Amino acid sequence: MGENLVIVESPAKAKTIEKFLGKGFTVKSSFGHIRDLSKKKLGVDTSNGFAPNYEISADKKKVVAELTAEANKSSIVWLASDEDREGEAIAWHLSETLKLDSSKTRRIAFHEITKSAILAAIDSPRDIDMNLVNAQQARRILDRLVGFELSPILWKKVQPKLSAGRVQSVAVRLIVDREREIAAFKATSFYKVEGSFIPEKLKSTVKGSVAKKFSDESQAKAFLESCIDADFSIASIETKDATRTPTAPFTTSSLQQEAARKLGFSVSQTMTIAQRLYEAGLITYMRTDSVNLSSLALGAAKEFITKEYGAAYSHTRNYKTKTKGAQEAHEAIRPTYISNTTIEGNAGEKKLYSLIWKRTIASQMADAKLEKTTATISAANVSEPFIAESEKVVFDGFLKVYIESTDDELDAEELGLMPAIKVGQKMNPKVITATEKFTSRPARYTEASLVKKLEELGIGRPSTYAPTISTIMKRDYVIKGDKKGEPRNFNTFTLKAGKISEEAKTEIVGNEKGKLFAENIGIIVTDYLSENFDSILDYGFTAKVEEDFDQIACGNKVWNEVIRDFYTDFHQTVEDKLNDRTHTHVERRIGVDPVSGKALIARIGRFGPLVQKGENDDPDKQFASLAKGQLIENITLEEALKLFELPRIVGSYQGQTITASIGRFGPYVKYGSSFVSLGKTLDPHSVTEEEAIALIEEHKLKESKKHIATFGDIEVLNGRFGPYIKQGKNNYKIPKGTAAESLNEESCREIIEKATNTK
DNA sequence: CAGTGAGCGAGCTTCCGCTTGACTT
Repeated sequence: MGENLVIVESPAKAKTIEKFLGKGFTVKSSFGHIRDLSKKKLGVDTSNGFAPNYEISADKKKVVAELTAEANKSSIVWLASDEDREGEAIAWHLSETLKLDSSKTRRIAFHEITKSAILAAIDSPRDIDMNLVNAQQARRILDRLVGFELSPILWKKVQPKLSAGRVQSVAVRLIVDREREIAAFKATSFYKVEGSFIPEKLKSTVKGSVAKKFSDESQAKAFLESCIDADFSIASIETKDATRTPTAPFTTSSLQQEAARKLGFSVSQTMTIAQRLYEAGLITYMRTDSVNLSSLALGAAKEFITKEYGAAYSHTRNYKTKTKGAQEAHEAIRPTYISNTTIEGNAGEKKLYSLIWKRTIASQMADAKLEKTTATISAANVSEPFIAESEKVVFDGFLKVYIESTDDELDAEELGLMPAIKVGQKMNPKVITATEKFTSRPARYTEASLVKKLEELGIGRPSTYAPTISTIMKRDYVIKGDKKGEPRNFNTFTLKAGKISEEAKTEIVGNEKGKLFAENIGIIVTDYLSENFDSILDYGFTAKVEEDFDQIACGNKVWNEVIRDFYTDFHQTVEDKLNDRTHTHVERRIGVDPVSGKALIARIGRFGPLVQKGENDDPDKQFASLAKGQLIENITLEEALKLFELPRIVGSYQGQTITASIGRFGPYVKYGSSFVSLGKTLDPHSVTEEEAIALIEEHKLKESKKHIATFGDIEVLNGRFGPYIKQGKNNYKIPKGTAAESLNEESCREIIEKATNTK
């Protein structure tokens, strides 16, 4: 006895704190929550005040046993989980599960992991805040009730194994709504006029553009005509000072966005790499919604910047978190040691660390000072002036280390420098063009821009952004993919040497990479839920219940009354829907096959979305699966008919017919019983016999290389993850350090035996 | 693993948020 036990949530944190506290203190980790509602059952007694039934999670039994043993050995147990709703609940669950005596239990919290912060926390312990715990229980129970009552309705009404929830269903809705905005979008065209001018007595050119958009061809042409023989000159020059301020240091969400834009990382990639950096002690905690930096970090940044760039570049700033529902249990994401400009690690780790380092340093640097010059070029009888702009960096400030990226693909062009021009100076037009432009349709979400949107709506938490995205993809509600751009014609008029010429040009528009597309089942589920549970699909639903949770947290509302108010109506609707005996049959009649005269109908079948040729009672009706990216709600007759062209006979190879089609794993060619994937470049509708044969032979060559050795029933093969051993249907890993070529029958059998025994 | 779409029925699926490993053919 006499020992102190401190329990935190993360093992990496435990290690650091143990060093600060030294002798007499043991620091252990709970690895997050240790108890939860039953995994399979509802776990909430809805007829008895919504009493929750908690169970120790299977993977936490060991942790709980260890913590109990430690607690029994200690005279004081310090519950040091995070100081937010979830953290408070973890502390309470610990005190309940470990059966801690209140006289030997202390609740403490610190926002930064520094020795002084921890010692200060130890000096001012408090009791567990039951209001905050109850707010968490309300959150947990509401999510359980919504998830476990809505999902079974979908199993019955739409398809088994589907899921619905407060967060995921709204995330899907965002994507479905956007998909429909895109489908409904009609681009309108206008003309933009730009000109290059040569100032009199100078050699350089000045580029200017007309602010007004001309709504049609005749207006644009009329304007160009007015420019013929016009005497242009500088009407005014204005110079303005401007400043640019650095953005706040990273939160989980902004890190995910910038890592996607600058490094091309997916949301989950960013989190995995950040986790490794955190565990290596290189950065602070990566799941946070706070932009706050510790005083220690502020001091270190100031010292580093002053030493490295000079005092003029230092500007200590404290950022305030604006995000709805932010709980601020941690610091912003920053390097643990500001002076570590680079780290050891793999390429991804180095890049992500560097990004975090730059953003943190920049946030503590001075504003950039700019000088913006705007020159107006006009002429008599020309109705609109040309505006030329330039920008000069007078003092780079934070721009020395970091420039934030934007999602806007059509980012403003780089502004050049303005030559020495004066008011009244004659400007000779070199060329003036009127280009037809189009309004741009809404952009599909990327993983990162979806996270940004969810954060703005206050939906989801830093720890759930990445898992939410993988859930909605796993359910086939949405798919991450690319879309090829399509050609679009546009007109240009060019005024040069006093003559106007017209030219029709083509551009490729709508090319998209790594975007989230709505899938058929996502659309159907969203429509069903919006129709029957509109309040939950409402973008403001989370914000509304969060207000209630806040009221519970400050003691103004009672948690199970809040739940009851919600549940009574909700559950009634659930009951009504379960009993209404309808099944959602979403189908769309696309049109009629001009050859057979049969109807084409798109719907969901047992194996996914399909097109059916012929009515349901037609004994000769045919089926074809929809390709990835084709939607029931907007597939065209032409596209649908094309689906029935497959499988298509391409030719023959070694006396066997080659056919081409699209299967579960994409387009393929087949000869005999062998399949070869067509990859992304070849189309099964158009692949030629020569292409197919070339592919087949290439594939055969690869297959022959796949085989390393055979020992009786054992094979050594080259696989996706390198060489492995195969016996019958089972695969076995080759131990590290063993070369696949060096294996013989005996060593293979040893490996197999070892693997079988350890299972 | 490259097609499929009868009908019945037992048994299963599912939420959000807090945390790491274990494991991959």
